[in-house]
Amino acid sequence: MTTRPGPRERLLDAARELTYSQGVQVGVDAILKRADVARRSLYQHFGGKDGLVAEVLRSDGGLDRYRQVMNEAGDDPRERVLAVFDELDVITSRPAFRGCRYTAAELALTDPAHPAHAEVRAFKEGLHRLMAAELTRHGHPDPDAGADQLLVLIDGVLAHAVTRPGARPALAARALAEAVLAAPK
Amino acid sequence: MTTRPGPRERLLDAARELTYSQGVQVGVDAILKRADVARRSLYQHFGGKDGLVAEVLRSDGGLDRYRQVMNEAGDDPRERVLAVFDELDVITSRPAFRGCRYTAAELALTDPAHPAHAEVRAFKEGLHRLMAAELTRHGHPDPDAGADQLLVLIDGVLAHAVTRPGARPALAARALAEAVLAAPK
DNA sequence: CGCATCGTATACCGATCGTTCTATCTATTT
DNA sequence: AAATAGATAGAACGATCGGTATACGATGCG
Repeated sequence: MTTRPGPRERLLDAARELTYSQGVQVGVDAILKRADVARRSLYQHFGGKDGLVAEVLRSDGGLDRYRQVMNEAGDDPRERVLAVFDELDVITSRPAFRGCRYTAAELALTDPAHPAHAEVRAFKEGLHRLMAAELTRHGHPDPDAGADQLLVLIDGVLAHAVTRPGARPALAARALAEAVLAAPK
Repeated sequence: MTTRPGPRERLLDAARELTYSQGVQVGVDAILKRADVARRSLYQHFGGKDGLVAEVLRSDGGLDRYRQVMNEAGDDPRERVLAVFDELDVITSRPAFRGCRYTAAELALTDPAHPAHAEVRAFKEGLHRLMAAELTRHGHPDPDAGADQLLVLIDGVLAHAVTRPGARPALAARALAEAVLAAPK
């Protein structure tokens, strides 16, 4: 018999689900109800809603998922990068898809002092490093600029898929990713 | 001496500014105060906040701005398309830049029944037609797919610029737009 | 045992949300 | 001049917001 996770984990899980499906503007009451946790525990563990939201982003493990997709694609940097876009096509085709959690948070949170902004930035920079590393191994002449292009493609797919579900933007982006990979060595 | 615009125009202007700088979650009170308009006028003209937000998107004239940028670039489809990305570099470099108004609205409004969603979709499809028309004139083998790629690039630039201001994503995307235009004829 | 810690449950706070209402004023129209 | 429509000002509505306070139960450790 498995023991129930503690309030902290339950809060993180509930907040992760609800802030994605309902946006970061979900009420704390909804999160508390979903987590089946006392109101006080939220403020005890995270100091408030802002802290909880930031921790959701920090502990989301988005970078690990990118790493895993690439690792399953083998060793060739080219295949590893293209695998990301194949996976994006799967993700954006799911009915529950609601866009990139980080971009959505960045746009929804007006206050520049919100702790979530730092997590968004950290994620995007980590992703940039991830892609630049692949391009370096691939022999790309300017891995930094190439990674910028890949990030634009990724963000574009995730943003565009929200508004035009039938467009399969990941497939369109995949062809452009091949252009990035085809840069003269 | 110029006469002051009516309450309807003042409401639209105020809502346009505030929903962009503060997000669609701005309070009605803030909009009313900025527009210097009676509370009742809002519900008289737009039926409620949802109607006002939807009308802001509908009357925003975003497509006209794209058209204008392309017209100023001359007749050559290639120059016209690339001019869009040059303009995006300018827009995303402005301090007041806060992302794409339509994408932000789409992500922030959870309720699928919100009237704003239809306006977002109409805008994106209009933009798609705009780009496909240029590619057709340019002799692109698959204008529809090419337009998909351009839209991914545009959405990617607008989304990415919010999180990594120094990255100049429009320049990265411009190079990829050239790849779209270089498709075999 | 005795005590502290953690979690729960619930009541409550002031503030703000979108919306409806009444009342008054002004401009145009008949 | 009278009537009508549109706009203004402001109170008030119930609901919900994030956050705090109080009281009680369970658990762990000395």
